[in-house]
Amino acid sequence: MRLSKSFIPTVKETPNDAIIPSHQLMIRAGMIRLLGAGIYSWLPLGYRVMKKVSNIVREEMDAIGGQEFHLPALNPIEIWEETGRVKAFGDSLFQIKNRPLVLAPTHEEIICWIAKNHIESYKDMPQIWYQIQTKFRNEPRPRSGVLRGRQFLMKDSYTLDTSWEALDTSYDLHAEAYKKIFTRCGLKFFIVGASSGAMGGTGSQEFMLESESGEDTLALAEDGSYAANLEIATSLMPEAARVGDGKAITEVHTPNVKTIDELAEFLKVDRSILAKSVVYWADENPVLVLMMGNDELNEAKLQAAVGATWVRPIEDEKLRELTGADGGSIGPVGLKGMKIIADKRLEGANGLVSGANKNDYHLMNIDLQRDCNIDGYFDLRTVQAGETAPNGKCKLRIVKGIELGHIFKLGTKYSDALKATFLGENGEAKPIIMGSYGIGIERIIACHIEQNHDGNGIIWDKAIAPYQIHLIAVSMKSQDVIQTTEHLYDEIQQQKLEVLFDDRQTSPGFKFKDADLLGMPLQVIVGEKNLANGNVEIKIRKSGERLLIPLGQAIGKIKELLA
RNA sequence: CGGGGCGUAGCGCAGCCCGGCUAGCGCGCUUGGUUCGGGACCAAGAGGUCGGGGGUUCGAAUCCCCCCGCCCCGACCA
Repeated sequence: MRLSKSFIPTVKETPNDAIIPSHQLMIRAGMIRLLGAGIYSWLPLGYRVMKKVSNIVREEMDAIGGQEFHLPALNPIEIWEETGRVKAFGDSLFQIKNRPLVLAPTHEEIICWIAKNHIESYKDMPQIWYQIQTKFRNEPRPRSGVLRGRQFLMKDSYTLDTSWEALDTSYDLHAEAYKKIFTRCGLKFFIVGASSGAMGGTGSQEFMLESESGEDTLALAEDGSYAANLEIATSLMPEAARVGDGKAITEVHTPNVKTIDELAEFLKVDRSILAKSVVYWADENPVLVLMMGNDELNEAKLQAAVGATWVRPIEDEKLRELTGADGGSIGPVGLKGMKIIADKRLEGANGLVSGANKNDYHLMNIDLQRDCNIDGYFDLRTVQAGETAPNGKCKLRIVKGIELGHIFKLGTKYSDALKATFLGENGEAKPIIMGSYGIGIERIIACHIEQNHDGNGIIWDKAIAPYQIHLIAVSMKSQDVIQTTEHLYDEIQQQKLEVLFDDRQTSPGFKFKDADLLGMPLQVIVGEKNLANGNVEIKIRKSGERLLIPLGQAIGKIKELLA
C-alpha cells in the first residue's frame, strides 16, 4: 500500500478524550474513530489488525475441531425470556423498539436452540461451535477506548457434551487453544481462577493481562503458584482459637464507639477477638454476616455463599427496624428474623466481642457455639496484599487486570431452560452439558498496544502488525531514491510480504515520526547518502537497532528478520 | 444512576470570572516558491449555527434556566 493513496489519518497531538496509551495510540495511528460512547469505527489500518487477530483465533479454534457459525445479531426476545435472561441482563440488553427483538449480547440461547432441534443422540457429540461476531451490550459506562464498548467483536464458542467428564475435555482443549492464541498475539498473560457468578456451573478461569487500566482485581502469589480473581481469592489466615473455659457473656457500655478500630482501642483488646457484624440484603432476605476483626467482606463471595442473584448493604432505617440498633452496635446474639452466617476464620470461636443490638452496648465473651445460631461458615473475606499465599510459601500481591478471555463450564442451565436434550446409550433423555468460552478480539488489540509501545508510538508484533514493513523514501527529490524504493516496493510484494510504502511528498522527519507511530516491525529506509554507497537502512522498531545493508542483499535480510 | 470535568475551525487550546469593535492562537488544510535523515521555511488563502433551545439585556461565546453529547471517578459489568 502506498501511503500517498491510503486513508490512514495519523494525528500528531494526543486526543483530549483518550487517557490510556492504547486508546490514544489507536486514534493517533488512524486505526479507530469514535462515533458515540462505546461505539467505534474501525478504519482500514485498524481493521487489518482485527482481521489478523481474528484469523489467529480462527486457526486455533479450527485446530481443536471447532466449526465456525455465523449467527443472527437480532434475536426474538421470547428465547431470552425462556432462559430468564431478559431480566438477568436488565438494562444492558438492547431491545428493538418496533419489533419484539433484542440485539444479542452473547449467543448461548441461539446455540442451544440449534442444538435442541438437531442434536438428538449421544452419537452427535461432542461438538465445538464458535463464531466471531459483533455483540451488543448497553454498558452503563463505556470506557477506555475499545476495552469496554457497547458494540464489540467477540469470539465465543460453545461445547456440547454428553457428560461432565467430556465437558472437562472440551474445557481443557479450550484452555490450551487460548494459551496458543494469546501467545501468538504476543501477549504476556496469565490465567486466574474466577467466579462462576450467578451462571452456576462447576468452574471458570479467566485469561488476564496485568494492567493499571484493568477493571478486575487479582491476587497473585509472588512465586507464581497461585492466581485468582479477587472475587474468589483466598489466603492463609489464622483462625480464631477457642480459649479457656467459656466465661459468661457480659454487657459493656461503649458510648460513641462505631468502628472496629474504635472498639479495639476502647476495650484495649486485640482486633482478632472482635466480630464485626454487617447486614445485607440477599435477594430480598436480610442476612447478618460476621467477620473477624476488620476483615473486609467480599460481596462476590457472600453472593455465592448464600446463593443469591444479588446482594447489597441494608439501609440504615431498615437495619434499626430489624435489630433495634444502628450499625456499629449490631450482633449475632439473640438476633431473630434473619439468617446469620460467619466467615470461616470465626468457625466455632468463643471469647468474642460483638454488638448487643442495643445502641452503645457490646457483648463480651460471646461463644458462637453456645450463644448463637450460625447458619453456616464460609470464606467471605477479601484478601489483602501481603497476606500469605495458599501454598504458605510466599506473599500475595494485588494487581489490576484486563480480562482477555473467559472459559466456563456452563453445565445444563440453558439446555434445561430450553429443553435441549439428547438420548443416551440406554435411551434415556438427558440435558446437553454445555461449556461457553469467550475472547474479546478488540481487547487483544488494545492490550497488545498497552504492552508494546513507547513514547513514539506502537510496536507491533509481526503476527498481528497491519503490515510487516514500512518502506520509506527519504527524499522524493532524488531520482535514485525514488527508483530504488519503487523497485524495492515491487520486490517486497513479490515475496508476498506486506509493505506500507511512504512515497509522500513530505519531509523526512514527518515520515520517520509516522513510521514510529504506526509501528511496523521493520522500517526499510532509503536515503540519498546511504544509497550513494550502495546501502539501504533497516530499522528494527522494537529495539531501535539500525542495520546498513547492501541494496542487493536487502530482500534477503528482510526475510531473515521477519522469519 | 450518583459525583466531577469538558463542549469555541479537522485536531489541541485561549477568550467566559468582570457582557461591548470584524472571535483569537498553534498544528493541520489550499496555492506559489524555497527545502529534503527525525513532525522544515517564506508568502498568500480557505475554514466558525462559539453543542442545542429558551431567557435577561440596547448588546451574549461570556449572565440565568432547560436539554444534548463526550471524558474521568464510583455503582454496575451473564
